[in-house]
Amino acid sequence: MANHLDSIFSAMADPTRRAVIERLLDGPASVSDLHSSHDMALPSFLKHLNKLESAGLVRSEKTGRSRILHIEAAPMAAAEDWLALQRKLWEGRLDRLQALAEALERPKT
Amino acid sequence: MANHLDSIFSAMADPTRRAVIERLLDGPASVSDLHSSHDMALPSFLKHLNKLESAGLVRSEKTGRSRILHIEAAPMAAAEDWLALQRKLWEGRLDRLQALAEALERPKT
DNA sequence: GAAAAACATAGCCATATGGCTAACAATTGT
DNA sequence: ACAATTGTTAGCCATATGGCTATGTTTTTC
Repeated sequence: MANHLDSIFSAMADPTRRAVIERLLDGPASVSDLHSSHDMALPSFLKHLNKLESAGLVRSEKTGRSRILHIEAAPMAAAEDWLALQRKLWEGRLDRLQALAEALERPKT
Repeated sequence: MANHLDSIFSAMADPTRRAVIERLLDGPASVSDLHSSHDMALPSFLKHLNKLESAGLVRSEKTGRSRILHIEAAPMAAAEDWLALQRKLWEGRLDRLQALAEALERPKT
């Protein structure tokens, strides 16, 4: 639930990690499942998974010798919320600018 | 308009840069205006502004001896769109899971 | 119980990032 | 003309990032 936007945005700033996110939206998967579609050594890939997990975007549990990852929706929502808020403010500013423009066009009373 | 999510998310992964974005939503500002509210040497701060600009989140033009920056809304929208799409897929998955659960509860026909 | 499977850890490497100081423009104000 | 303002560039430093190989560890499976 945390709101550390730094690590959330940072985690999403990499195509490998975004691909993992997209894949996990379809349902949980093991490390090797996820790894199979990426041309990269496993330890390198593991670093990406760890970064996703420490950003809270993903959780995992070890069952037997394999680790199953699943997505955690809340942190992405936090990022989306921040962006949506900025857009709202931006649109509000455009509205004010337009109001100002109209006021300037109106003849003096 | 470009869709390079890497640099967009990466640019937003820093609190200094997010603060600049928030400030610029209120209207254009010069480098020193923006810098005044950050306890950081000017060259360090400039690096942040450059990163924002090369991610396309901000544009600037030099007028006289000062540079005026203004925000560029489109790239943030691209990031928001990606997040919104993921959320949509996630919610779609939840719907399918619920449908499945209901199907399992229903007695056999 | 030995081998295979599925991670995990250690450690190396090159480049990127985020901070700094010092020195260099280029405008503008006196 | 000179000084002050406002950026800009160069270069240093420490740490982070993203890749690798080699080696461990823990379950399965045969």
